[in-house]
Amino acid sequence: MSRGGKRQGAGRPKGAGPYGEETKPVRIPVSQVDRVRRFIRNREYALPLFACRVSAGFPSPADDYLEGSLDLNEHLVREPAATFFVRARGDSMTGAGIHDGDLLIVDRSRQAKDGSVVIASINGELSVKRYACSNGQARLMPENPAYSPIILNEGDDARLWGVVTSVVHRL
Amino acid sequence: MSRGGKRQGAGRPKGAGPYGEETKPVRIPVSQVDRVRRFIRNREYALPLFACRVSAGFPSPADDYLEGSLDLNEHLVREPAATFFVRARGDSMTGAGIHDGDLLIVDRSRQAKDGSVVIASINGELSVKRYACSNGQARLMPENPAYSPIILNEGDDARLWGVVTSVVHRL
DNA sequence: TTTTTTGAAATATGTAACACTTTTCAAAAA
DNA sequence: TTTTTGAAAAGTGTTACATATTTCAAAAAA
Repeated sequence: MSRGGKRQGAGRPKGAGPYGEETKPVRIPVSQVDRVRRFIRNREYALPLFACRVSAGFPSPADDYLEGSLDLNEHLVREPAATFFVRARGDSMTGAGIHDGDLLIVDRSRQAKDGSVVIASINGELSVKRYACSNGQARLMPENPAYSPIILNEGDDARLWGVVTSVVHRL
Repeated sequence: MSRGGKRQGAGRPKGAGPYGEETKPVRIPVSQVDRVRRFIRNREYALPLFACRVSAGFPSPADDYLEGSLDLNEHLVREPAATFFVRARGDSMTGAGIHDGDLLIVDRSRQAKDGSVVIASINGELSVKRYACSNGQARLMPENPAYSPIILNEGDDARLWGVVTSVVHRL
């Protein structure tokens, strides 16, 4: 027996899927499918960034206080292929805002400038130093009085591995 | 004229695409297509994390020094739907590793515990404070001697907006 | 009349299929 | 021996389709 027939407003409404939006097929490398699905499904990583010191109520996404939306990966990693992470040990770089256990984001493609914080290997040991360059002389400055600056000469067993672009401190 | 015919080894080799891997179509919400394409194409955000203080040469992905790979979004944001960013202003929280201009990652779904760093609105002004809870009394402690602790009473114009889980300090 | 059941309608979704592009290499031509 | 050529094999974006899900008015039941 027939129930109904053509009628307006029947059927599943548009945008009733989990995304509330139309979808389209995109080719994804098989190994990345799960990560992309997580990225899409569970996660919305373009999160709101608010300007601080608001005087009125709490800023909501509809507010003018919204500075924009931010994706941490895109914000903090300019060259993914040349970027790696290391965890800092010790308190010798607190002057640069680096504390014990902090995660350092290191870009190997960036050129160290005077004042850059860099990852350097000195005598085979990796460490964080501030790079100083003046009077044609390059030095590695620990921000710890217990150590003295290291002057870089040709042939030294010292090498810069990358520039620290950001420090992530967990509370 | 015919050139060739069936022969082994002819044709484009498998895995010769930009991903070096097979792909398959996955449905993506139209508004996210571009972000996903960037995520897939240009970017590989699961970046290597190295253990510091290596004694030998520079750690490479093949090394034992590799602690694992890390995605900043997944690592730093547990509840994307409840997370937002604010930028810190002023130097009143350096004791907690928060410096002027730092990006704060705030989770609204997390319960403030004694010692948590929280975002609170006090008299309509948003600020960062350390939450203290003892003897059944809750207080907001600025890490700045110029301000005094705020004791939270019922009916106060003070509200906790979320717990600061991480601080991102750019160099 | 009111409530419950039902199935056609409309959309969502994963994937096969396609049209087209790109790459490769052995055979043909030079 | 070197260069040209085109069929073969695989990559890629999109359409198409089979199936699943959701909705609601009409039919049936109470």
